[in-house]
Amino acid sequence: MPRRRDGEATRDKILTAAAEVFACRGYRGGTVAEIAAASGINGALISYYYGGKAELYRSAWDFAYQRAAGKYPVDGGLDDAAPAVKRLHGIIASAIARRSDPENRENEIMLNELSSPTGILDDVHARSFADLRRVLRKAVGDILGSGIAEEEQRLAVLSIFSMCIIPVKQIQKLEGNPAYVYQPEERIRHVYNFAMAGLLDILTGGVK
Amino acid sequence: MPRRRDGEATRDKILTAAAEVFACRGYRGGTVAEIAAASGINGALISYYYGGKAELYRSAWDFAYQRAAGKYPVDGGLDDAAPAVKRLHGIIASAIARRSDPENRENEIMLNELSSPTGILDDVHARSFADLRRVLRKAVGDILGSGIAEEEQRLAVLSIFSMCIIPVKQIQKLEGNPAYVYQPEERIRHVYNFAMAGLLDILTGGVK
DNA sequence: ATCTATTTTAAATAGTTGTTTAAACTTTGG
DNA sequence: CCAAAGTTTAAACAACTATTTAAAATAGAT
Repeated sequence: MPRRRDGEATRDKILTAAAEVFACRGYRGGTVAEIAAASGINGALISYYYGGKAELYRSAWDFAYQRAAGKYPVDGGLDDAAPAVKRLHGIIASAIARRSDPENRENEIMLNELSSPTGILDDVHARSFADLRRVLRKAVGDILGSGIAEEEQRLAVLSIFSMCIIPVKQIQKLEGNPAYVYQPEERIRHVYNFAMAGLLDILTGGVK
Repeated sequence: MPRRRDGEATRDKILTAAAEVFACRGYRGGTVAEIAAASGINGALISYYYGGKAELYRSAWDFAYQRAAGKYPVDGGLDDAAPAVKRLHGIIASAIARRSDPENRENEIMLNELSSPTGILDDVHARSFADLRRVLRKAVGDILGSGIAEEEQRLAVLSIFSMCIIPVKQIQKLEGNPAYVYQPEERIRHVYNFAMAGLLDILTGGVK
């Protein structure tokens, strides 16, 4: 047992600041000096506690990911026994809520990794996206059934997936109108209806 | 008139390499040394021709943007006189084709700007996204009519928008299956049908 | 109160970055 | 062929980066 344990508080401060800085500036853009300033600690402590910037990045992502995954389960909290349409709703609701949470830095870090991968998270960062696609694939498959071509099912999953992961906040920042903000609940309802209409259209052979 | 004009070829080589490097590594991650190596020129020429890295970045984006906007017009090549559903199809087709073109670096640069803005393109980089949303807003508005609430129309535009701009290539790179690739034509057809089904669902009051 | 493991600090370090400099080289009009 | 405008190069430069080092400070058990 360690004689002192005030280092734990320091580790947490670093982790929180690092997640925020890396989310905003990316891995290469976020400096250890900036993280040190944001957390009010000496930069040397980053090497002391985390060995280096790369390992801190990895820890910060894991920190953000664990928190988000616990708060917003990718399956929406419904198991495989639930009806497929209920599952689909749960998945969409959880995904959108997860990406609407202003305290969740996981989204922004993932977006950075997507646009310019660092290689540091190569073994893990696909998880967040892959998990969502997997459960979506299952729910959509159960709704459409085996009568619909694999290709069409893939496309449907991709479309619903894209509505779930779009970074609304960042896109809205580009627009001139910051007054308007999307209400997550409204958007969940809309995306679910939109998706169900699309799936139903596929099932009934499309608009002729 | 300049006595020599072989500098123009050098400028082009730099611009092409810069667009590629910035697209893959982002502004902060892409070094002038890397751009110099990729274009086979001396790094000092970047300062000589473009004044510095920031101005080169701006030029590279403009280079990529102009090319993409010319090749894939945001309105799909149809003017306001065309029927709204035809326009919607044209917009979707052009947007997806634009983002499926492997030679087009504009997408990746925009994605980087979205996730960690540099401030260098603040006055222009919203254009690409904003243009797409504007024409989508018009087409969706004409299809739904004034009987549908503004909020609902916004949500529909956002959903269609998200299906158009999702970075398929990057996401697929994360997946374990690189064998499968989406055919742009198939995806255009699917997204159009999916979108139309969603809009129709809104028009008819939704699935009761 | 003292001792010691632990934590924090300031300074030094080595490497990388973008940029400047000054000289060498090349094209091209005369 | 000449000369000058334009182009390219290698080296030097200053600023910034992450990391290491060694000393100082601190908390907490004895």
